[in-house]
Amino acid sequence: MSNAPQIAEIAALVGDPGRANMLCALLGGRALTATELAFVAGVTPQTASGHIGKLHGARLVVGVKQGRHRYFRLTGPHVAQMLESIMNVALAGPQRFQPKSKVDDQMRHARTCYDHIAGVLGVALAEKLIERNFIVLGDDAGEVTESGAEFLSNLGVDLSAALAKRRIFCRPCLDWTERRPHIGGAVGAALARRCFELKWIERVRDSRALTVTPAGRDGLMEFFALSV
Amino acid sequence: MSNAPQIAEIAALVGDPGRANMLCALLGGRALTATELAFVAGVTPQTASGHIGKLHGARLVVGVKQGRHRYFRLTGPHVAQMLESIMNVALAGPQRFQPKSKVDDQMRHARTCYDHIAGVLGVALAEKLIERNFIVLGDDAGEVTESGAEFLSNLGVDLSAALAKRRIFCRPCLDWTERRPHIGGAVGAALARRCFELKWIERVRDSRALTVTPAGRDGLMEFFALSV
DNA sequence: GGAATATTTCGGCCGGGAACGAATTATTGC
DNA sequence: GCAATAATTCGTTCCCGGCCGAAATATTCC
Repeated sequence: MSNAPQIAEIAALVGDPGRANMLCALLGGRALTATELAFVAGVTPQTASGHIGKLHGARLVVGVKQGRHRYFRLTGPHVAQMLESIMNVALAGPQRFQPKSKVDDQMRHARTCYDHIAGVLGVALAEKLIERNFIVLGDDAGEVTESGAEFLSNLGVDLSAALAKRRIFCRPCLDWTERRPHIGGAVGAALARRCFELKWIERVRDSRALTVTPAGRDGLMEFFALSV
Repeated sequence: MSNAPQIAEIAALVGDPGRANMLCALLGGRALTATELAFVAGVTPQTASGHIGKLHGARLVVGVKQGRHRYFRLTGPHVAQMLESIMNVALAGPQRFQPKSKVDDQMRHARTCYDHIAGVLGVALAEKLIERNFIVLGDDAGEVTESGAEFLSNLGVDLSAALAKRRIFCRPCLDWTERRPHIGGAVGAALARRCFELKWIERVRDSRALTVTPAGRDGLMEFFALSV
């Protein structure tokens, strides 16, 4: 028995460079059109359409039709987590040469990782929270402490969804540029949502990268003693 | 930028049915020889050798040479977790027909999942532990309570490794037969190890399946009020 | 030492699937 | 209605990679 065939089927879908590019782009958290996905995959729209059809058929992505556009996004957190875990394995593998570029620097500094913040900023936030004993992180999981819950509450972070589970857990998400964990899971998502609300961070057009606004600069300094 | 190419490379390795079978077999936790892997993949030894070479090159598996055999096992928990997460996505996808068989029933009942216990037994253990408030499980993570730590300690489970991290976290691992979580992570591994030590469970030859011994039947009833 | 077994390397066959061009169908804006 | 854009379908080409047969190498057993 074993469900190996099913695993192989999903993995094969992710195993094509074009489709992998699409999925990674969608890992930014925003919904993208078929044409945009074709662009990131570096293929013609026809080819992209075929790829999207397969991803859609396996429920890796879902699409909503809006006029003559069709917007696609990852089906859910489980897909994002799968991509993360594959990334972790890739990071653990033999080192490979990685050329740098300007866009990279922007991405390296701050970006979205599905629904939370990654990059130098994400890692720094995590370390500040750990330093002040607001969050405890293990290998597999993390927990928000009582004082941490209070701190986040003061910041206006809505933990009600996470609280519904009686305990507030968060998931460490290994950062592929920093190679150190940052805050993911429900807590990471809530924190990121609040940062967007406060207009501390903004998305960069056509990218997963984030910019810190002047207000964000002040806020991060005030609440996290973080200078950017 | 993006690390999509690296993700695609790893995913493509898992995306071949033969290699996926090998990895799933290794998910049983035991080291297997190249010939055994060839058998589970349903290919000739030459072909298997090629597959193994690729898996080894990407550090998905590591091999130790013992005489004229070479034993392979998964490189680490991160590989097991990647396979799990792919499995989760496959489970979330469109339902597919799954033929039953006798071996399946055995597997369905109890089996190893890398380093912990899965199947009906694994899920039942998890539910008993949760019921008595020994463990709290969220979507992303779980935690051992104080009373739970005491209970496990009385059972002789060695939590020192998990304790070294100040908090005892465990990871819920979605069971692909039961579709309900069971106890994974460091805690699940320690619990499984203890069950083997106590000879409550034994591996079935050439399979991931487990059998519950008479001693196990008694022990599970006494400690977990579980009748098998 | 010689037979048996485990594993790997090489070479050639073959199929699946990724790619694009051309054409078709929807939707928007004027 | 008509042009422009978005998206899909069909048909064809072509290459990558899985597969096995044959043979080489290594190790154990007798």
